[in-house]
Amino acid sequence: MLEKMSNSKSEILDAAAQCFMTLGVDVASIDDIARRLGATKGRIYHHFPSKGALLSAVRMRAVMFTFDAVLPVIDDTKPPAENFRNMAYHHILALLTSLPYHKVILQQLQGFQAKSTTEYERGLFSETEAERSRYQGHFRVVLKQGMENGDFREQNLSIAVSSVLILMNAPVSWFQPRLEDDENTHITIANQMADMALSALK
Amino acid sequence: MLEKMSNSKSEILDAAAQCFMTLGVDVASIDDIARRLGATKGRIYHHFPSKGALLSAVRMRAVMFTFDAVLPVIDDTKPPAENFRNMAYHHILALLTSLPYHKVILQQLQGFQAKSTTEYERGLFSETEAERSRYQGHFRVVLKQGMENGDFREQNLSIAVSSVLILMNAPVSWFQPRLEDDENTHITIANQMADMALSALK
DNA sequence: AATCAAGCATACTACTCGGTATGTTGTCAA
DNA sequence: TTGACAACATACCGAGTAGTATGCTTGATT
Repeated sequence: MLEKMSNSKSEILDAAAQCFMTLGVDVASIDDIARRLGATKGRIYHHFPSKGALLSAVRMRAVMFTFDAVLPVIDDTKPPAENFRNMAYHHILALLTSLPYHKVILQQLQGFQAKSTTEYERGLFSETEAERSRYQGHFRVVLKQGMENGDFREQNLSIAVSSVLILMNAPVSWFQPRLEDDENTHITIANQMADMALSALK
Repeated sequence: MLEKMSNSKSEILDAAAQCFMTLGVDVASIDDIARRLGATKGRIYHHFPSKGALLSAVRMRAVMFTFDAVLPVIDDTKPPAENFRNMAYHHILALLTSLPYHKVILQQLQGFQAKSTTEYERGLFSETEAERSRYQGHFRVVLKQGMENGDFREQNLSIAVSSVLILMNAPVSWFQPRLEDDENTHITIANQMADMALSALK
């Protein structure tokens, strides 16, 4: 799951996520990312074959962050409502601690397959989409169980899964890290948003 | 509210919204938009001074669509929960009938103030942001009333407003128009999402 | 009929950016 | 000591794009 990666490569990903977040994926140039690193393009192209590949690496890492945070707390023996609330809480906590990465993912709803991307890059892109889909699958299962046992209101499952995930990702849009950014801030937000997501399903 | 506009100019906005939606705001070029119109850049630059101004016009129109749909149904004499449910329902209906425009707005969370935009364009941009903020204000009022009278659960107001609006905008991310796209499809979705938004607050 | 401007099209420029080809430096094994 | 390779930096190219300057056509006005 966690692919081993050189320290330098990891630094590049962080810088890329920051630039993609602040400038936008398309506007941020490779030179911008290099400048933030105090380096030049050479360093980046030594580790990544193209801008699209770099972007896909950032996206993949974003998915992994939430995956690693949520997978361990899934417990199908618990009632669906309680299980979901746990998953949502840890999902949101993970968001807040790796914000730039998730901002990158949520920038591109689906509009990057367009215009002069190579076959190789489209492959990378659909790999991240597949991981994202696998991740959503875990929530889908819990929602289904919850609707069947009565924890959750009956409604269109696909719509409910997509929408509640968007709701849980909402902090990515409005949260901005402050200096007084202690652990409690994150916990408070995660609790409020988890409550909101839970009650949205009831 | 509804600014009068030549037919040609309105066509340009539609084409721009489509291109911005499918290709992304930054990737879509003026030539792309012109090509979709069966025209050339000349036509576009005759009506809009720059790409940024065109984009702002699209954004402004998106806000107006929801504004015109929701303002008439606001009724503060009703209980907040019922009032909100009406507002949400008409908001979502408006979304679905002018989808490309709203996809454009939700693409740029806030990342466009960056990199070589003129002062004039930043002015246009913040005007649309101001309208957007005014629009949110109406929802803020209702949520506040609802929390005070007990219709809604007590929680951080700003977070609740932002998050519930993101939830209501969720269809923009996953809805794709079909051929069998009758009025009922929209109504069904609007009802489900309005229910979801309402219960998210309770 | 002559004028004129609105509403475009055409041709061109300046510039940015992704990508590549090549040079440079440190490190480490043989 | 010397190759050899990793890890970059430097210099450059070509494609695409926002914006401009100018030309053309058509309908309305005088």
